[in-house]
Amino acid sequence: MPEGHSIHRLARQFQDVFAGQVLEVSSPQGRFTAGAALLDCHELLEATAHGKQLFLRFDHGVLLHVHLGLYGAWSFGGDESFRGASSIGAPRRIGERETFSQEAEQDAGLGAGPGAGSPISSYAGPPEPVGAVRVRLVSANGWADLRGATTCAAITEAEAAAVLGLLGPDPLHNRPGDREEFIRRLLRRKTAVGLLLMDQSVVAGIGNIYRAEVLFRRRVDPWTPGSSLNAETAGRLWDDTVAAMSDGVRDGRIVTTPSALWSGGTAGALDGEAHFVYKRQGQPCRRCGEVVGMAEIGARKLYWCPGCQN
DNA sequence: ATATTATGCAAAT
DNA sequence: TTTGCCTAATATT
Repeated sequence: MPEGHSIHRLARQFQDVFAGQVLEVSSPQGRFTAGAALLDCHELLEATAHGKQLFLRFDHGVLLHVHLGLYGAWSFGGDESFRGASSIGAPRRIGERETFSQEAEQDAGLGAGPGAGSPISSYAGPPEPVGAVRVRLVSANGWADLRGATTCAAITEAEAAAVLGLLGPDPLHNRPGDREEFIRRLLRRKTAVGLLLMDQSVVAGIGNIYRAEVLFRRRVDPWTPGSSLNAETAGRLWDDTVAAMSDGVRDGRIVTTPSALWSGGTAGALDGEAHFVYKRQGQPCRRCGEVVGMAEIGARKLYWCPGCQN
């Protein structure tokens, strides 16, 4: 269940362990057989992320486009060199499903695994697929399995450009002009800012946790219409989103309660102290003591502090 | 052990 | 507006 920070970590992981290598691509589950055939035996040039979209670009102009949706997940495994190159390391991170197989080390060096004899694999090979593996990538040193994704497609550069064209700026890129573009897209809509932050065409990568936490940190009432915000407030929302999500990329989990923002706590180190308002409805606000509220808005649960955010 | 829930989105209705 | 995705952490029995 990833927000943008997880996808950027995954892009970095694919870049680190697979870029520059020819990959075997298959669909053990069978639902992506045709797409896998289009990508099989080609070199991965680069892996990139924009918001929650992941793109793996291959050497013949075809891309693998993946969106994990609510419960999609990648898992990885491989030999020692593969592990050494991985930026997603064991033990697995709390709150994310970027799992790194503990079995991989055992598989390596056993000699006669299921994948032995494959033209590319030089290690014992990936394990038998467990569950519904939509797509499996295999290099000489490791493998990656995708399960449960909403989107998994082999697309052209033009189709990838079309996907990107529907998205707002990504705080994790924070490119020149992105901040101003975010402000423009926020202020021209009458929709509640709590909904706009979840709108991927306004800003790409924010999910339900960052939505709630960033609005709390900036003391913005989620029901304020975008058009009622001033540019300064909107700009500071962008800046804090950049900061919070960058922390998420670094930590591999969402912790929005650093000690600098919360003198009474332990910097989110303890379970249950990682957030200010997310899933804390009915409990006292960590900042003002008011009871944290929750409401369903746009089919998702919105959490906020009525005392701080008005 | 079993049930519920969810960091999301698109397709179907 | 509802369903599918078919995972995996958390809650409940």
